[in-house]
Amino acid sequence: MHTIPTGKISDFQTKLLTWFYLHGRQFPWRETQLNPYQAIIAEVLLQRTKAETVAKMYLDFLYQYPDWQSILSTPIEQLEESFKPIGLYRQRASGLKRLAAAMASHQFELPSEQAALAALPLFGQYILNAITLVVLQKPAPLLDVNMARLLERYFGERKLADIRYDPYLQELAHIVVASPNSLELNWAMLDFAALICKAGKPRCELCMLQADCVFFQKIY
DNA sequence: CTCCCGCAGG
DNA sequence: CCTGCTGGAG
Repeated sequence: MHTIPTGKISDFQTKLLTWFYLHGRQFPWRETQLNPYQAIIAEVLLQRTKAETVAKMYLDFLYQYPDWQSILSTPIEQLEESFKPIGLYRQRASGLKRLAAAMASHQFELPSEQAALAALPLFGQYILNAITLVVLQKPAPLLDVNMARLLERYFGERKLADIRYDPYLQELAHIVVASPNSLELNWAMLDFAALICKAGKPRCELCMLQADCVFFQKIY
């Protein structure tokens, strides 16, 4: 990747954190320290689904399915019914079933090795980073389409179409969240991308980053 | 790269 | 009507 000035990154971090403490969103999965099961459920529910939509059923889902055993003992058809209101119900149900089975063979403990973690069902690029950040409490980027859009608008466009295989975006995201405030920085980027740096109609007039934003400089 | 899914918002 | 949403698997 081409070099990104250190000053531009620290300015980006500082402004986003300040914005987050004023305008960040509140969600039930952000309020308490989640155990691995709860964190995985949150990520499964959030895949390709608006956080506001998930917020309406997250606690109800955890109440009905409090642990891996409850997933194992529930017929797949019933699990699908629980997922139907938010879509992608067959993938979520089968994925969670397969992960629950894998967890059972690991005595319901998350593998400590990164490679073993990545080999688990459902553990793609995003969920692996999410668990590293939320459960293991180590810096890692929640690099979804929203964070990718924010990063490439501000720092410059990526080369590859798929964010999951773009080394420039991956490295940039890791650098930005390499901070003691990694969790808050991640949430700040997700919230800012969802509310201000939106996909369709970005609210550039409300943005405190426009002076150094590649996207803003290009269109204005 | 494509499909999966329903809902919210425009 | 159409677009986009804290992706993963085939």
